[in-house]
Amino acid sequence: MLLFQGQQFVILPNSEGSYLGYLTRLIEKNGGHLISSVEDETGSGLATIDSSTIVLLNSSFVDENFNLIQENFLLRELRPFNISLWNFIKENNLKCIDIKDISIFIKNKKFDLNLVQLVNIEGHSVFKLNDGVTTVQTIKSEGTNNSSDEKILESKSESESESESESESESESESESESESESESESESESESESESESETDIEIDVNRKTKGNNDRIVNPLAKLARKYKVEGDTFRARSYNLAILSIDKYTLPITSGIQAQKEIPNIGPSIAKKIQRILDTGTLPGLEQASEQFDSLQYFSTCHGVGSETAKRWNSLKLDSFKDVLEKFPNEFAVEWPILFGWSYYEDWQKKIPRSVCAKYLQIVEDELFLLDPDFKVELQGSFNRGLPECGDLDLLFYKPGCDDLNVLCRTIEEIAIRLYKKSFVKCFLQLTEQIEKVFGNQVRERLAKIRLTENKPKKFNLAPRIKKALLGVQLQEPISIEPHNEIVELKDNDKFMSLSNEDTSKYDYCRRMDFFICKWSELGSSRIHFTGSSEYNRWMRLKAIEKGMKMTQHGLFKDDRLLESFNEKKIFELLDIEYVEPQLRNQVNKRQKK
DNA sequence: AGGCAGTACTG
DNA sequence: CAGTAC
DNA sequence: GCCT
Repeated sequence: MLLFQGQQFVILPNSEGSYLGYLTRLIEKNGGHLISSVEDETGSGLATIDSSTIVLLNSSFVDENFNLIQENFLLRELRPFNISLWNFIKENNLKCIDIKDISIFIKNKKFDLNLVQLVNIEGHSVFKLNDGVTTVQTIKSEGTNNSSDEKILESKSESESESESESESESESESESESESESESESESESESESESESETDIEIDVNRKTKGNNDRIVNPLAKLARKYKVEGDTFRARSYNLAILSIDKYTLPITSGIQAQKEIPNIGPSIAKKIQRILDTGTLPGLEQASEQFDSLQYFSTCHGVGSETAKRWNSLKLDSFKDVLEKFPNEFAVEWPILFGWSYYEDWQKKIPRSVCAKYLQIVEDELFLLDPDFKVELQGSFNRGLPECGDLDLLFYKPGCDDLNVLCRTIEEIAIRLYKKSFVKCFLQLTEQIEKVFGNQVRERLAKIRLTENKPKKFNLAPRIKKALLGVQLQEPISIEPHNEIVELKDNDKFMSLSNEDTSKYDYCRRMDFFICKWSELGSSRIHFTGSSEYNRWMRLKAIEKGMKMTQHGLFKDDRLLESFNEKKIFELLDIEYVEPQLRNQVNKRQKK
């Protein structure tokens, strides 16, 4: 007998999305039957629904007290023909549960509604269709969460009036990063030296640059497009633009026509060539100037750690325009994904570049602590620092112990180091919880939840990872900043500032920084160093080489047919791939593809 | 037309 | 599995 | 988006 045999479900507002799709399959695999709702425009959902059908509500619409929230938004996501479905559910008082509770049944191998809490949808309105426009009539207001409904409506108008504070963060700056590197002394003289680089996943070099050459007129609009596609989640297209930009930068001659560019420069195809010609003719691209309202919104949200393109798009499509707005309408977004709260709190600090000269101080602190714990352990800076960039987006630390391949030892060590440094107020936050971390840091998380009033009557237990192979942290030096980074950042909107923990007293503290602890087995030191040194573009290029040779390369080693070829010796890996070994400083730039 | 780097964690 | 991050 |  299957778990859900004979039981009928309906998912609201829809079953789109990955997790829901996953749960859907899970339910069906276990014998449950799902009524198609939005997928089915014929309204057959209504025809087959009955009073024993169980309603699975998307978690976004359920608060911590198991009350339905944001019914008006639920409604917005339901297509018109499903309004009657919803009304049927309410009129017949169908049992509603939070869809994520499905996993509870699965875990317990038992389908028993007593295991979960039913969601209360009482006290909400009934909807009518008027000329295709949906209206909401509040029938009664009692019960625990009705006040929040009203608040929502108020806050909505309030937030709509809110202006977009920042527009387009056009950071004109220049990038020259490779070749020379060691200069810790900023080359202030020439404009600036911001390098956006790799904190952004697939932007290999900064896209906000202004090249010295006369080709920057072309590059800037293309970079804008790259960012646009990136926040929209079209990573491959965004990457194409970035690769094209890199290639243009390498091209020393002036570009005089789109045709010429396509013919002479790799990574430029018909589409970009056409755009280049357009830029040459008119100085800009159509649709770049105006259509940026959506871009601003997507960028605003996805600049926050933990918010990606999909979440940003969802929030944007719900007409939310600040985190506070999201909070008031969908508090669960933050309760479930609490790390976002810290992304929000350090929104501005975490965008600020770390001057190269300061990085060593951060390393020293960790090193000292590590020595006390286990003098045999090693830690080294990887990432953009290792590649010699004058400014780093974050600090990547690789821990290992000569001769030690024991993952448990390695995991426990970084966990312990991070905890000790938390007690010393160097580590300000964790973005992941284990049992031990929760002991020292749990209250801090609860404080943040309380700050947004999500803890009121809820103890809240967190998911704890059994162990961590990497620690994602926020850290802060207790000393004044020595050098102010000059990269532009997206500012937090006034509405959202109440959550900010970003540094306001630069005479006392440095900014809060993102620091990552990684571990590697001693036997995998070489491949790990390659991996964590990056850049990500360089890794991709290298791994492509491996593919071409019928091999596979990861941070754990170079493989052929699942057999390990090499993982310890860095140079050996280059050799096996038939790539000339280059120092990290030269891995900022992709060894370009061949000319066409 | 299909690939585009590969791994880890979470809901 | 999809989303996010590394 | 571009490349093969």
